[in-house]
Amino acid sequence: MAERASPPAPPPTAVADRLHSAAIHLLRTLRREDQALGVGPAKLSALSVLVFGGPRSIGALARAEHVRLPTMSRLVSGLERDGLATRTPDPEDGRASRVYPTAHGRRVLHQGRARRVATLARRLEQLPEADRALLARAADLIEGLT
Amino acid sequence: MAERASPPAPPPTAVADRLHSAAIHLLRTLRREDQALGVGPAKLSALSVLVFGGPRSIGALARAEHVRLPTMSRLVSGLERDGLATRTPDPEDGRASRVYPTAHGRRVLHQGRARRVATLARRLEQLPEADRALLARAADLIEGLT
DNA sequence: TGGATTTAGTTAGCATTGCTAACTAAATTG
DNA sequence: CAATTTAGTTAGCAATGCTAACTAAATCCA
Repeated sequence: MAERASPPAPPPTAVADRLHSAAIHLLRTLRREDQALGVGPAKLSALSVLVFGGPRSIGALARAEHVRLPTMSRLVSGLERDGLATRTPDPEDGRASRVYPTAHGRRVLHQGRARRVATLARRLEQLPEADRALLARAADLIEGLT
Repeated sequence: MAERASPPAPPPTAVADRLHSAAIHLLRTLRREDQALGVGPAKLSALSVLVFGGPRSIGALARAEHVRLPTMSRLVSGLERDGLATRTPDPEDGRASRVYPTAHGRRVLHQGRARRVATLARRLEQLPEADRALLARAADLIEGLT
């Protein structure tokens, strides 16, 4: 005990609705930063998987990003066109290819990540530390949900 | 005091990055539910403002949703085409129009909201109440940030 | 072994939803 | 009353989702 009584349990539906709204508005805000970078969130996110999670096939990338194969195929084509990643045939499987980030891709990702997140981070800095910790935990919970 | 020590402060950039990812993945999941409804998240969100916040001009709607006027103009056209809202000239201002949800629009919104949120709510139900409360608070914090 | 099925990826085409640029028309300002 | 501002539209572009239909390689099984 010694804890203050927990706030009353919000009904799951209400929480779901508020989370949904919050996510929409957050992403719309962050999209503007992405835009300045000229890469776009979907490609950036895929690139991020490649850089932090290592090279992999297009299908694996599609699964990681929860999009369909044709969507990822096109995203990778875009990354290639932009010089951010390369596609090489998989030596083990003639159908598959492996996608690698280029040095330029790594560089852009780190820059872009910083920029994308800068606005948000700046605002997070103004929150009390406890709130920031709460949001960090919330992010994990949300990832766990999906 | 009596509180456990707070978890170490996560650096704002890391929190921002995790929030960003979580939001992307959450919305991608929820989009599938929207899709079954046949309305699309942007239109649904605008409709929601009309239903819960009351009728208003297209400009006001655009500001509420943080999109540009042409975008909202097109969304409202779509809502009208779908029979979910109507546009009437503003009696006070010949340039402006007022957008009202239709009865059908209200009905669809409530159904859609339920469906959209159902998957998420179902998962939220399985969380301990404290986590759910945390997410509710997180949603508010996020809205406050943007 | 060899035909049938599955799996990886691509291409084509569509819908949604962002944007800017350029326009019309009404309201406001000086 | 002319100039400017404001509300909204239209046109056109870009990114990113999707399904359908295809090719080609791998696997399965009889």
